[in-house]
Amino acid sequence: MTRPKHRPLTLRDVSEACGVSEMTVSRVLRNRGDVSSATREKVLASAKALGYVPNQIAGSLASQRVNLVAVVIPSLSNMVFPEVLTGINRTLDDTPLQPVVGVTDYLPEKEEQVLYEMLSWRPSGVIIAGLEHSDATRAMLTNAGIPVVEIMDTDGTPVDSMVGISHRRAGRKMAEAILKQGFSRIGFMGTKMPLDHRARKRFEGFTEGLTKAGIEIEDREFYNGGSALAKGREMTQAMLERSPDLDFLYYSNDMIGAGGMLWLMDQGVDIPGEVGLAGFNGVELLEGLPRQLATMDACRSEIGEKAAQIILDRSAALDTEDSFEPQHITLAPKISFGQTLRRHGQG
Amino acid sequence: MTRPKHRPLTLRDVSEACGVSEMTVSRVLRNRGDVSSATREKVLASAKALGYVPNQIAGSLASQRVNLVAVVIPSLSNMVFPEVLTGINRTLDDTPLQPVVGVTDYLPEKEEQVLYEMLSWRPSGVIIAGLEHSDATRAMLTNAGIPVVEIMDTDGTPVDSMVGISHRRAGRKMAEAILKQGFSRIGFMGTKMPLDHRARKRFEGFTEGLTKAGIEIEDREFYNGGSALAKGREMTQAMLERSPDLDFLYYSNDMIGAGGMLWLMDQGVDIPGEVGLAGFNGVELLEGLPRQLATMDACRSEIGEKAAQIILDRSAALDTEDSFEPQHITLAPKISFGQTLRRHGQG
DNA sequence: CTGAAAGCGCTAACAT
DNA sequence: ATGTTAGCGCTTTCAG
Repeated sequence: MTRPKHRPLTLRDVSEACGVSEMTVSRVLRNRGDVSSATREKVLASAKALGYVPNQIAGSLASQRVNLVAVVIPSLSNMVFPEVLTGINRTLDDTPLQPVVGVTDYLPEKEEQVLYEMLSWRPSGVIIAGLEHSDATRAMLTNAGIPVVEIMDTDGTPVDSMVGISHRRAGRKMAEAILKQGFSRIGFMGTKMPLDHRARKRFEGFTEGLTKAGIEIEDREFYNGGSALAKGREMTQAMLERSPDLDFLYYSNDMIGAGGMLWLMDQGVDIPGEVGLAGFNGVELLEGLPRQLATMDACRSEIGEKAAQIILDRSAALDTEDSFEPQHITLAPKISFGQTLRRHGQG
Repeated sequence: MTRPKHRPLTLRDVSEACGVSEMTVSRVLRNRGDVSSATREKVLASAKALGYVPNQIAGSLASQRVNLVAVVIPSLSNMVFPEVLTGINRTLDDTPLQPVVGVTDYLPEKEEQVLYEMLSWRPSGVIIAGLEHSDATRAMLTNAGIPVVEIMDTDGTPVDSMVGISHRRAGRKMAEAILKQGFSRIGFMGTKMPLDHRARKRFEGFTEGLTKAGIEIEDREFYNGGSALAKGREMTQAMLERSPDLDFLYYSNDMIGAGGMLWLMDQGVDIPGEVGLAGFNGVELLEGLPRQLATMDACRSEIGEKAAQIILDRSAALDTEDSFEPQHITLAPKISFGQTLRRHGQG
């Protein structure tokens, strides 16, 4: 018994089933134009009975509009990006627009490929992580003729709009806060960052902030892959054995920071008396740790929401022929002191 | 200075630019059919120079084939699903197929909507989480006439193919392992699960496993939302204050388990001497905890890979008119004992 | 190896 | 309020 080769239903099938022209059926299904409620009912009934699902491929080709938004991100393994996606989803949820996600694995060539494939669907907009792209990628973004929002980072020049935080400033602010608390022998741990520009900028801002106060990082270590929590442990142990004088550890993300904190607590180290700690991201995870790690919120879901909103506004503007200026939104992440950064009471 | 209204380039533009028929340009761009390498070069050069990006909407309509795979999952906030996506991505990466993700927030009505929208793009296949769907959803899946793989769970009857683990069996196996270690006063903590069928089935399998040994859960608590790690802490505290006699705590996911473990360690409770612990999922995070939490791997990325592979094989089979039987793959998750379940040496 | 014609399933624009 | 006509940009099919 072979399954019958299912030719998908077409408007014509519905049209014939209810004796109404294809055009009217189309109008009913899209809630466009005036249709008598009598025929509307008839059409809806037939469509449902048959189990008709419209063909957007044909629809989009005919109408020259595609309700897709391309979203290009480096990874799904780092919770930061799913959170941005959640923000995008939330904003787009009650609109006709639908996000389509592509993942680049932090590789510029892959970013190029992924973007090319997404653009071939002629989406209504692009949301793409970061400001650093290959020339080809930038050219595609420019020439696509659709709204483009570069997200997460604002240290640089976008093709069109951007929404994010300044990672350089984030690093600098953290340096300032640490110094203000009287810490001075500082170690840094983070990912190897040849291609993670945001981590790199945070690091640069951080060292810059220290330098202004005449201070230099005393020790640093970079990792690659593996369980971040475990890496945080290992690196912290290694670093403190190597540089026992350190009085502060700055981690480029909360996960390794949490790992470090757990190790230090195992060792009975007084935090922040002996060693202060700070991470980056403001991940929800931290709330359950034995001690609140100081961190800085990366505004992940807000970035997603704002970026999606820009695409929405732009699409609307394109429909009404309104002009629309590129938006450059820089969010200001706040330091959360937790219990690992503040040395002197409410300092 | 208004930006010129960018009409996207068409095949015709490339055709005119290089003096070759649209048809031949199309052939070159798709590597189909024989084209002299002379003209091939010419076409490729013009296409690149112009920055032409093919229009898949038109292409798919004409060819009646769409290189999209619909992936429908409940959430992005639970790392389980991004990990499944990563598995799918990995398998599909060097194929023409591309995943498109829809999120249902565990709501059956939303699942219906999302699936409807995805099917309207006439994808080559559907990968959808779970076996429980509304009648309408099931009808759409059946009538779509494309390969469907239901993933994560195998306790039930799929529409077509399925890849996953038996959560009922997972719960039962964990119950057996716990009893075998001599624990007998057992508490359970998990999410409120009206719509999380997999969590529910694990719980059912667990109680069933205990019942067979004449044992009942002594206490239980369910939570909703919030930081899982923090919830694990709170619930564990509350439960042990309420039921101080418990000698084992089974958590429906690793995050709350980790929270519970951290709280117990704060209290100086001997693990597993006084209280044994186990979670579920095998999340990477656990590797960095002060003590390895016992858990069970949910085979997340393997499920993604296998599911994608089924879609691939099926698409190939459809092309060659081969027949293809539905696949039902049940993976067997293994218990990882860690350091919180084994009471007696290598017991 | 290359080109010309037809049409994929729908919708914009114009009838009526 | 409803129907008709003509494509959208590409690929299939068939001719050279």
